[in-house]
Amino acid sequence: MARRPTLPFDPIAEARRNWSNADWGEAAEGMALVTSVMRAHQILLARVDEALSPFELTFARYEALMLLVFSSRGKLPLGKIGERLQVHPASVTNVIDRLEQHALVRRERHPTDQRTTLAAITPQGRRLAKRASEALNAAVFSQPGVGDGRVQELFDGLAELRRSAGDFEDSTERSSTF
Amino acid sequence: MARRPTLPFDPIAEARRNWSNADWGEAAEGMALVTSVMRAHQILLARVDEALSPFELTFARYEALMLLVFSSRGKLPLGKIGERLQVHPASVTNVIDRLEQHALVRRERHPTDQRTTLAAITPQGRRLAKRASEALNAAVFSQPGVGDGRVQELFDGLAELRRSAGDFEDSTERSSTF
DNA sequence: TTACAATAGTTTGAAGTCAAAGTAATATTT
DNA sequence: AAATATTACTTTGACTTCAAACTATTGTAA
Repeated sequence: MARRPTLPFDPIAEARRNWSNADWGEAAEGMALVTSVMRAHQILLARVDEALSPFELTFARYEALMLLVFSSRGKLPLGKIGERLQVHPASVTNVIDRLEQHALVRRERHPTDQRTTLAAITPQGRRLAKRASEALNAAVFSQPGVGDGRVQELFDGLAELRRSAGDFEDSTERSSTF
Repeated sequence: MARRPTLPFDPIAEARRNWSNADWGEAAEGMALVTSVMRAHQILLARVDEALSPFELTFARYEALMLLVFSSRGKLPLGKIGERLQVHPASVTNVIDRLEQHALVRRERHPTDQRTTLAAITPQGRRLAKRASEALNAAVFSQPGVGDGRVQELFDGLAELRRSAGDFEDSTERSSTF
């Protein structure tokens, strides 16, 4: 992520003012929120990828690995991976290709359905996932960039956004992303 | 964005439980927040790109255009665009290439510094930026997916995250992203 | 004045995203 | 049983991101 001089003002708050001055005041708050999420994503992705780079992993690959770590048998159909990570089938193909190239995952035939490809984590993949998780916990997850009080508040707010997008139906909690 | 059946539970809340059960409890909240931001970004980017697609724009191109709309002379050095949008110089080159291909922007020489390329918005670019903004206001910014009360709360929380990442120094507000 | 450092942007390569189209296999309908 | 629809994944192409290296220009130090 490109580094730059720290600005003395909040650029998104000022953009919100520009929006209001352009007679789009009603949408200004929403614009500022959307832009904030985009920027927060950029910041966190850069931090996560930096923490993962010693393991030659990216966040996309790491997420796929962790899905397999937490799966009961250490293997899942590619379609299920795409469903859980909410990415396009072509993206799953791409990520599993690369994990396979690094011997962290192996593709297997489905026992009864030849349309279906299973991704199975390897012992090496499991070990790397564990070490990468510990690095991520230390470098990012234990200090996500907001105070303790804010973490739950932000999570709840973003959960509302995810629910309204149809990610899930209720706050009763069962199975998992990973 | 791939559509999928709505889950009856919150996948990220469940991942947080997995994290706690794996003895990474201290980092579980941060992990859930980071993953929430990633997913919120995905949702919002898909909605924004869908609203922009009739104009043959993407969010990256749209942001660059709006930066020029709000600039005082309708033109900026590419380095300044990268600084404000907080993207890599190569990304700016790429986005300006495409805006140029669509005749929405023109590259110009700097009057006194031959290292510097200026991006100047065209009349056609201005018109499209306005129409695209109106479409975005209607489709996304006026209904970002959380209730009115939550918008400011989320904005404030994400501002804390951006500040801690060095985006800006204080909450006194001056100039702008765009 | 010259040599060196820094800046601005471009090019190349890698990574991951999605849309569309294609291939192969399975499920359903007739 | 055969035809048709659907599913699962892959391939291709477009888009955007960043890292590293490169080229050209300007600024600074000696």
